[in-house]
Amino acid sequence: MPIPAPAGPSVLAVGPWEPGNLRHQLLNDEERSRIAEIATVVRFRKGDLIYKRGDKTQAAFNIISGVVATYAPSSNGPDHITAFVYPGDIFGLSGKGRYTNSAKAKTAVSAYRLPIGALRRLMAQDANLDLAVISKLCEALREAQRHAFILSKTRAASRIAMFLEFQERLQKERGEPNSEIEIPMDRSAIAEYCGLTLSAVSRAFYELIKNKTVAFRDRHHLNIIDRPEFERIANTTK
Amino acid sequence: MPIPAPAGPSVLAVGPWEPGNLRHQLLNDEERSRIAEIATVVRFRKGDLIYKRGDKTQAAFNIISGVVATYAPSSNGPDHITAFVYPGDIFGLSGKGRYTNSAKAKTAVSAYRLPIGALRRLMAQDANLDLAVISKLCEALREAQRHAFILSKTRAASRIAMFLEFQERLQKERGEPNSEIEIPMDRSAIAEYCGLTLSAVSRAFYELIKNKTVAFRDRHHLNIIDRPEFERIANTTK
DNA sequence: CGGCCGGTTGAGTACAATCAATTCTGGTGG
DNA sequence: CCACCAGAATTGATTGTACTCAACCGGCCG
Repeated sequence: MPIPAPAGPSVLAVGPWEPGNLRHQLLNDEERSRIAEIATVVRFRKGDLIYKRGDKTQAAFNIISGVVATYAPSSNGPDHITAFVYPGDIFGLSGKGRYTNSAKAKTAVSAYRLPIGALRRLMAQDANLDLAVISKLCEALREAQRHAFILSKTRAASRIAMFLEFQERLQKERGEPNSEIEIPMDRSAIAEYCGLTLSAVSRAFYELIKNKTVAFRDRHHLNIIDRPEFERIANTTK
Repeated sequence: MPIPAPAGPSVLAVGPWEPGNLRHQLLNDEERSRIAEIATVVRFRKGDLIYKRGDKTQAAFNIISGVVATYAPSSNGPDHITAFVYPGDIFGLSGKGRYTNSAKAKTAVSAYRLPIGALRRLMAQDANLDLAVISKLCEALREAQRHAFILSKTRAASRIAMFLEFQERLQKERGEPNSEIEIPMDRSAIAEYCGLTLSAVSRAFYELIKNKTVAFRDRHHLNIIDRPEFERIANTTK
């Protein structure tokens, strides 16, 4: 159980100012219950489109379980995954009036649905919510910069290794002590996030397996066998 | 004159909630003058290191004129440019106690230097400053995502075209009606930002010039000649 | 003049994209 | 329980493009 039984909406972050490696709850119990009053629980199946870029913004979402991907439109070709969103995260807040991204469930997802009107009224009353928003924005910013960093690598194996490092760190922040890395999304989602083709992702994984750097238990679970080599690949210049 | 004569620190953003294409001042006159009281004006020469990752955080900066680049450390190889910072932007706020990025002047730069202690005291008093911070964070987030998008392209010419589009939009937001795009930084900075080698940048520019898509007046000024072709290249899938 | 810095050009190599099979997997219905 | 199916993932062969390393150019400054 990554997240304890939800006692209402849960906003987690490592916090931009306090150091430390664990995410903590940014809202106090009263705030959580007040938000809970305006929230409803919704469920999505794997693959469901939660909202589309350009749709009228009606609600933000706070994930209880599952993984969501946000997409930026490539004005021409297929969309591009900008972020994976996990339990304790918020999505759907960007922009005014219209969503600026699309969001799609990558696994089965349950989430709190927060109508923005009510949410804004709450925020106006509670200065602490500002801090929560700032914290989440800082976190999102760090992630976007890390994403850009992943994409700056040319070798596919480096991008994949960095991506795995990133997933591992997220798990640690969630407080899962497991040495095994879980990869909830499928290969094509990894490909979109890492700016690679499906084939390239597959070959990159094969490369890591071949030289005994990582070992898969199944398609969604792996262990790092040779940590130094793994780091070396992740940190390869270019 | 991109920015009117500074009457004190100036924080500009397009705003995450209000639509519109022009950046506006996020602080009122009283706030600006209060911040001005704690600020000193500093100048840097092109190439100066303003602060280094890991240094103790002593001050944030608000650019008056010039361009600064922020760098993320590539644990191994050379650093990587995460963002270009322009007049009206703030940098140096990230992290607590220590800078998480390095910052280097890409042109001659003048800036307000804001000691963080005094700045934090001001922020505690003024709720509107929170909003300013949130606005800037949203803007930084959008830029980081755009950056990731640029890096997701494989063709060098696409990356460069997107980068130029981005520079053009920044100019429009600053209210410069000029059809000519100005590129204040040098080729190697573009290379670092776009995740390319210097050679690849050079060849990509040559490609755009060769088929009459853009034309340079000099190394730092260009016009887009064939807009449809330019967009086509920028939006090339992959 | 000579050196340096920013930038361009050239030849060869490495690596990912592409397109096209082929295999693996998980789920469904008989 | 098994046969089947569709989607996910791997593999193969070829091509394109960016990297590497290196030589070269042009302006600027001492």
